[in-house]
Amino acid sequence: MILIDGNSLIHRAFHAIPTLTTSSGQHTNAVYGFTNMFLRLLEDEKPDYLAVAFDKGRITFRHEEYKEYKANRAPTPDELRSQFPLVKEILAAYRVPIFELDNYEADDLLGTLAQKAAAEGFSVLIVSGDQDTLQLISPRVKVLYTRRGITDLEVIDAAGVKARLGVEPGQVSDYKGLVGDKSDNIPGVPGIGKVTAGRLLGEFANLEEILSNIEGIPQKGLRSKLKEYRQQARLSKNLATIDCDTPMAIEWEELRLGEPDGESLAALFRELEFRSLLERMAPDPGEKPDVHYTVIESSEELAPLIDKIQLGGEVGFCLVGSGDNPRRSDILGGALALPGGEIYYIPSRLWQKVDTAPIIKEQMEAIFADPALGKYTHDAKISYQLLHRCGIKLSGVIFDSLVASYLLNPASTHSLDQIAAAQVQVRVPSWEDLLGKGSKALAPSELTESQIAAFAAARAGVLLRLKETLLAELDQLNLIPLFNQVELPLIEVLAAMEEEGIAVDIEILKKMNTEIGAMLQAVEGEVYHLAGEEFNLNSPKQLSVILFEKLGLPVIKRTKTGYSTDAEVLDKLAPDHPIVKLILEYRQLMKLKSTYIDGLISLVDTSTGKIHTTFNQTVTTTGRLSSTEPNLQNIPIRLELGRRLRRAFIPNRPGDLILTADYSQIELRVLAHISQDPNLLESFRQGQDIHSRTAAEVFGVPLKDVTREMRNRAKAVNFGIVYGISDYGLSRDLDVSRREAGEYINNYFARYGGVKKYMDETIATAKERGFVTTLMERRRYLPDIKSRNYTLRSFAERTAINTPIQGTAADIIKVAMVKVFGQVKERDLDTRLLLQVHDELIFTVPEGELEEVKSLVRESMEGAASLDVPLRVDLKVGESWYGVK
DNA sequence: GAGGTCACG
DNA sequence: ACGTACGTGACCTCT
Repeated sequence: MILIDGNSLIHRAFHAIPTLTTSSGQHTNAVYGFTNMFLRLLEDEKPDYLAVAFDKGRITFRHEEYKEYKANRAPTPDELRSQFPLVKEILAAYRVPIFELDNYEADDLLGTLAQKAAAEGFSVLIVSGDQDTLQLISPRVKVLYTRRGITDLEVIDAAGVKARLGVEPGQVSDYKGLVGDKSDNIPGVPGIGKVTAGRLLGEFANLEEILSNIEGIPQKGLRSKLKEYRQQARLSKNLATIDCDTPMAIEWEELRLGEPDGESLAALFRELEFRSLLERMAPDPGEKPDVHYTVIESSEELAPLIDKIQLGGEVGFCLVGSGDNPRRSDILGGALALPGGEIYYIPSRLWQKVDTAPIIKEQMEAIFADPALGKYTHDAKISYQLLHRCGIKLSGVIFDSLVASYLLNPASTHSLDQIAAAQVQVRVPSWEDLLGKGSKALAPSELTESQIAAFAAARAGVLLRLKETLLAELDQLNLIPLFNQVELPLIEVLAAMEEEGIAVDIEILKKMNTEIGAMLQAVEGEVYHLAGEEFNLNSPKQLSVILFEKLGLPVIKRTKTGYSTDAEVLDKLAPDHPIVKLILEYRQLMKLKSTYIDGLISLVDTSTGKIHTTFNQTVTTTGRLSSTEPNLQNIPIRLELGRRLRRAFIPNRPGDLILTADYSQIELRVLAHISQDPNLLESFRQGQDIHSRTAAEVFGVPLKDVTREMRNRAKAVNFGIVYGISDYGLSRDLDVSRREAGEYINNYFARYGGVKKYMDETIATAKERGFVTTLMERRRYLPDIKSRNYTLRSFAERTAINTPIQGTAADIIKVAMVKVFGQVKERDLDTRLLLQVHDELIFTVPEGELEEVKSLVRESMEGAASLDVPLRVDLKVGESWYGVK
């Protein structure tokens, strides 16, 4: 039988495990530590019976005797207090009885239980980090003592007590009577420590024996101390004595360990975001249950299956492509999971026939192209593209577990195996399980058919349950409209944009490469000449040696590992040595060459002459998209040399033009809307130049007297506001003193009180609720917002301010994309949406469609949300992305 | 794989 | 005294 001192263990866990919170900010380190420890006890000790005792309240019968008992204890911090009920819920889910009783401490309950259990013949192990419990040790009772943390454990028996305290278990309370206990505020006898107490209790059986033989004690000092503190010693002993006669009814059978309540436990672990524990609950990877599926061999077998699917009205599916780019991959196999639970597998040979056998294509279309047949999958964008490649249009996608999971918590990753383990405790194979990882990873085409079938079947099989739980959670967070009306329709838009790609004039890139290559060589040579030696200019470490050691330039800033040589530092060093400017120039040229010229050239699809980026819908924490391979959202524009790259991005067809449509000041307009600041609202309603207006307000001059310099500074202030301004950040950006930056901020807030109020209120509600939201209820959790670590907390506060602004702008442009895409399709235009760059959409437009498309795009974008200020879009047209005006 | 740097909104 | 602007991705070096 294991008897656990709940309070002791929870405290241990709290101090041993570093801060751990759920995404909503609930502290969980103590619960986590306790639960792990509990599970280890079950595994290591395999008890038949188990109970946990808790203190109840702070006041016990001991306080009647001595009101200072434990008076030195600091109050339980809130972070810990809130975890007690959670531990109790977990114990309830394990169906473990909890004992607690008014006026008694956990020790007393443990003592009573242990003594009675021993009398019944149980062999008892008490788990505690409280020294007092050592007095409970007997031939049948041992203590599992937590030495340090929660993993360093020691079983203590009578010999162990003797070794540790120098007394028998039965003398522990007498020992405490003499020595006292600082942690419980038990005084004992001043001047008596471990050694003296051990000697006295070696000679005498207990405290009373000692006290009645005081005169026989040879040391005079000790004798007088014992006389003087006789009563205090008795009191101390009483306080330290565990009451093994607590009034409590015990039914041993209730302590018998049974099966836990799996569902409650899983629900709790989910709520607490204990992913590892949830996964531990799911069967071991080795014992992944075999998913049963039926292989469809022919068109004849497909026919009745289609009838069945149509009857059910919906189906989950998982396609496996031959490589990692779905736009260049063939379908190697696909599993279909019916609502009834049956799973069917359509092998590669059938997919290959889609091109040649019209009947099979029709059958596939009956499933995938029917908008009335609801389909769900994980990462639908890939499926759109895989199916498009074999000429099948995907339609009727009603759910995507990847995107759903992202909306629930944009801060985490969302592989299907992770989601399945966390949401429904089902193990499904991951891509890594299937292919291996690192350099040894296989391509899907190297696998056997049955490997692919088992993989796809298992993944398809879990989708229905995921759809149900994820939709329920989305509903709870009011995310259904965002999911159904924006994110889900956006998947198809992104799939189409990626497939369309953007045409590139590779000759322009090559020409630039030659020019920049020559400039680079020249600059490089000059740098080596000025440095007096050759070195690797791309190595900040080697560059540091040259700049700061050889040339003796002052160190402006340090990095984690050495001296910083970034552009900000080099700008400051530029007047000190001619080499610095050249290094800056080198860096600029090198960046252009490696990332934007060589990098882009290598990613041009040689068959089409286009670049096809990948838009990721589920990585950013704010709701923005991101773009990879290549990232087309960071093509240079600020410096002319880099900007020229945009000349290489040209319309997709001869006779087309590039149209760009960017939202004007969307983030500040969003801020005006959500803060309802009168000044900001007025500026936008009157169509003023927002930075000039801000300059007029901040510098207290009439609008007409705002200088260029004032406007530039105000512009920086406006950016800062959106980022969650700090005087430090602004001072660095403007290169003015912190004090001056601070004054700008104060002036700003004096004139824009609504913005200040928004910031304060946003931070306050974020602290209260643990998250912030956007216009469309997109949510971001901020677990650090209550941190006592200044840096972490400040960061969370700035995030709390920035995310609703950046995220709402992201919501709006996503709505616009869906609208524009729908309009282009409805009007059967040849215009194509090519790129999105956060507040900007880029199209290829046939000249003849230009006027129609311009107004269509403007209306869709400006009407994507109705804010309390107008949304404005600037349209530009040109022969290339560079030439738009 | 981490760290530094730099391109974009 | 602390140590910071918000959100990304790619390339290079170094370990």
